[in-house]
Amino acid sequence: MRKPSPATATASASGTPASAASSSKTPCCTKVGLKRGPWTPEEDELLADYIKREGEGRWRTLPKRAGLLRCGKSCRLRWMNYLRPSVKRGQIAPDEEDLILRLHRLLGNRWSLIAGRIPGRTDNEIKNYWNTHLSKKLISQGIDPRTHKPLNPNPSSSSPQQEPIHARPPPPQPSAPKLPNPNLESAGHGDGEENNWQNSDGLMMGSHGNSNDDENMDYCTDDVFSSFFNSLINEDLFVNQQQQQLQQPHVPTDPGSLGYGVIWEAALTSSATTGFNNEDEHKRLLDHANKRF
DNA sequence: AACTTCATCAACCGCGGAGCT
DNA sequence: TAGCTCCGCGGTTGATGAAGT
Repeated sequence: MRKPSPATATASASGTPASAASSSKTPCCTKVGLKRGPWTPEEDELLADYIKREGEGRWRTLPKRAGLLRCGKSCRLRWMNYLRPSVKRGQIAPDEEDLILRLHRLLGNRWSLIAGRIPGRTDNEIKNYWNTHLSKKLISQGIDPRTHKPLNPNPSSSSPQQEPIHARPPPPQPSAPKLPNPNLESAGHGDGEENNWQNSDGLMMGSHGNSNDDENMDYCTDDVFSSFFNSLINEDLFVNQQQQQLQQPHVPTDPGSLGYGVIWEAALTSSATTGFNNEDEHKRLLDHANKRF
């Protein structure tokens, strides 16, 4: 908002020497002669026109085909975060902020997942908003923005059960499984929002085209999963679950060892509202959740 | 007015997963 | 199966303007 459109000259081009580092993984970005830094209106027009004509995808070769001196990554980023027609610009509304907070409490720094549930918002935007606004806001409220737990828990309660059970551990957590990324709405197929339905919470649900990924999930449909997900978003239920978890004696003491499986497991274990009452059902739903996230 | 510090956010970087050969 | 390429993600950087001194 502050910078309506970065149409300024390329200038210093963020001059990190890293760009010169040899990396066979991203050769397109190391080629000399490619432009970097802020996009000009002319470049924006070239990119937008091309994608309107030819569609998204094939990012690596897109710049050449579109007549741009950019790497594919840069083009993709510009399109996804700025040029896409569905991108909503402007202030994050209070209800969006509330949704981000709740989703982050559930998902951690899974920005693309969070963005996929908030129409018109990009992962980059949400990530920035979190880092500049929400994390500070939580800290000012005495809440750890990573765990959503009080920063200074009552020292008298020495119980390790106060440790977060649902929050994602900090990035370098080798034991936290990197869950498959379904990339449901945020990328890959344009404006996915059109195919989603929106519940009363403003949450984008459903519309995962690849619903045949688990034959064993016949009975556990996306609707069921969405309901389950919704139930997790629900504030009251979540608080309930936390309270129940705190009473469970077997809660691991090392939050760093917690993966999302534990999160879902804990939610499932404590959630009587989902209607899954035996272990098999729990396991199946958990598998489904892990596939989704 | 000049300078410094802070806040914001677009863009870059490196990594890992998926798909293909 | 191994190697390669492409894509997408999350973390980080740096340019810019605002606010403070």
